[in-house]
Amino acid sequence: MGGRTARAGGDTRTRIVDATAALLRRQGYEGTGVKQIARDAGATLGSVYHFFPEGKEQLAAEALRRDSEHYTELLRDGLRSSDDPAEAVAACAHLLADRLKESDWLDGCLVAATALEKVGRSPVIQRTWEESLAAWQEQIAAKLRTCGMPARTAEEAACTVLSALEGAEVLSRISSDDASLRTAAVYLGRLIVALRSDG
Amino acid sequence: MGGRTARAGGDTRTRIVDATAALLRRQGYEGTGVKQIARDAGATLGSVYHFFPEGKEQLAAEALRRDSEHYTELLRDGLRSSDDPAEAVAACAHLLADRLKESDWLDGCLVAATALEKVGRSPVIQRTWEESLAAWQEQIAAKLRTCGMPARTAEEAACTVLSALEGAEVLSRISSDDASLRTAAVYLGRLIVALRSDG
DNA sequence: CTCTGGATAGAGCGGTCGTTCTAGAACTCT
DNA sequence: AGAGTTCTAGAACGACCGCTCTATCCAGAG
Repeated sequence: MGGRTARAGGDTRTRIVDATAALLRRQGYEGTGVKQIARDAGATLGSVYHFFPEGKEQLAAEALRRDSEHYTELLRDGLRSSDDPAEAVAACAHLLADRLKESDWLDGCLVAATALEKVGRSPVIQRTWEESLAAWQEQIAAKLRTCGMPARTAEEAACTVLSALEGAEVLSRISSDDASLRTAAVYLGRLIVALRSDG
Repeated sequence: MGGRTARAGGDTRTRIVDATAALLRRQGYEGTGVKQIARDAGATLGSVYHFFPEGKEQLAAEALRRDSEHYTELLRDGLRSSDDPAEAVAACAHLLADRLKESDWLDGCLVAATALEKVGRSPVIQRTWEESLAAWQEQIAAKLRTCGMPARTAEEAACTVLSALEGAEVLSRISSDDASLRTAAVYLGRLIVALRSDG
């Protein structure tokens, strides 16, 4: 058998992390088995534990970091799409809706998918969640500050925007309907407009 | 009829549903075992499958229905606390924050906790999610209409409020900090005020 | 009393879980 | 060429999974 000459899709380690991320997104932490990860990645159990000696938690933590970058890029693209922060935030919601719809409501945010079953029982993973959320919130807050919103207000509004985006994604997945995310786009936009006009 | 020996806490069937709800909230669907449910409920596996012959999914569906009622009551209490819809919605967020904090960030919304791992793979449970969300949204929308908000706007704003509450709860659980929910209280209030003033 | 049927009790089924372990293949360095 | 390292390969382990099954218990009906 072929040995280590990296199969299609990059080196083994990368394929394992990618497969982990994809599976965790769709079926959560407890619902995903290490053997299934190996199978999907086209690797063997031996390889998995060779690259990730700390096991499933390390695997999940790395997948979370990788996925976090994807969302950071999505937010960056959405936020850049308009000079108006209200429109920019709405664009982010629409990008999330597009992505979710394309995957038949399967691929949601990895943070949300893993958080609710592992919260409080894995310090390693906990840190990756917090880092991801902090980065995303700061991205949004920075955009809000560009229209002169006070730093404190921008930070808090960004927190609420993030909450609404995460929640709307959950609602959209449950009902197999992008309405929640599209609606959030509109009303978060209105919220930002309102905050701008009365400081 | 009726399990006659009924230990402390009501009849066996009720205890099983309660234990299921409590465990699902804390560790999700896949992370919760039927034997653990039986143990926590002070029942035996035989009793569990006697009352819930369709197994774990039926168990989860019933727990979801029970939990949904609790949230409906919480929303009702919050919404009744003020004539001003903006203040009423904020009160709901604070009630959620209080409840979450009391349980050391463990007891969140059962819908969110189970949705992300079972979405698209259990029609029975899917229906309970949708019914819960629809009921909660309508509760909030009804309150918004009391200040003359158009029905369509009220419905959409209620959807966004619900998204933000669910999302803020997730964020609060992750960071073991009620700031997200308290912030959502303030900014959802501002959103409603803004919607009222420009229709 | 016996009979009945809901409820309780838990051993046991086949299967999967995360993980460990040994063996060997492929490549580098000397 | 030989030694050493890295990576692949998958059998095997004990624990636990959801679920089935038989046996027993017990209140009320006759």
